[in-house]
Amino acid sequence: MSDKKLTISVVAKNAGTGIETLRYYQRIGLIEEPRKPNSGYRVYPKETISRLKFIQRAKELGFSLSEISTLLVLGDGRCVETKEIASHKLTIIKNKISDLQAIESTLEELINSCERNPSHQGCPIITAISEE
Amino acid sequence: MSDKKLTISVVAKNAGTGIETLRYYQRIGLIEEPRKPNSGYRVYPKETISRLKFIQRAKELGFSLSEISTLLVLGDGRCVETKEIASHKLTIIKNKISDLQAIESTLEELINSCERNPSHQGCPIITAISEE
DNA sequence: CTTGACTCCGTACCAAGGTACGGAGTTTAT
DNA sequence: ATAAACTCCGTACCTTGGTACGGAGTCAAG
Repeated sequence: MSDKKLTISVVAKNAGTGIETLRYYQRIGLIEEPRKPNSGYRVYPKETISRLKFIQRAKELGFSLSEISTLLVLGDGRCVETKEIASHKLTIIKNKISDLQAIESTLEELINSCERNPSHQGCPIITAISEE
Repeated sequence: MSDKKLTISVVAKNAGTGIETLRYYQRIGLIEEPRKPNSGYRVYPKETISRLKFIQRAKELGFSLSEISTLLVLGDGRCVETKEIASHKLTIIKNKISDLQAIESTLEELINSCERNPSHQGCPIITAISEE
């Protein structure tokens, strides 16, 4: 399992992605393709697997593929820039959270008003959205 | 301003949307187009404006256009179904919030570890994402 | 040496919610 | 009556992150 040739499907499986995803990342330049297979299949260096895993985890932190691309270009020697990207993302996330919390409490109110409404005439939710 | 013919641009302006948006909503059946203008421009009933405003506000509550379509079909006489849609949406919103909060605290930790890092060797953020 | 599995490549398509374009017809104002 | 402004209509395009397809070539096993 360890000295198998790292063809695209092996890499994809090891990284937990799909083949098409890998190909897509190549297309957009997020991972580089190994030398042109003049006659044959590409063989990937094993760093590609860690790179793919990095991408997955960065995605889980909310980074877009183009931000991830930047993170990868910066590497681990440009801490200040990296921190700035992370801080910016944090701000966005915080804003999203508070937007969603506003929605959350409005929805809760609406649902409650529905439950408090014994009559079957009119729906408080619809009324509220109509008049708000 | 009140007895002007409600042509598409007047409606759009009053509702605070764009003309193309209105046309798009017509295409997807979210608002109905008035009678075919055999020779001329369409004239909209004034309810279209309130419908559009309803759509805007429902969008602000996180409903998709197809959910909004359902809400409009239900009208205000089917409170139970409406409440269910709202509850379902609330669940989704709550989940999104907690996902984002997890991201938030991870990012905060990462940024802090960056600030606590006096050496300029390696970036804790990159390291963390690489090894996580 | 043939069969089956794998890969390559370009291209098209998906979701959602629009935005843009362009030619032809209409309405309105001067 | 003519120009400016507006509308209609179909269609293409945009974003992001992929997914799907299909024909042709290649690799590995039996």
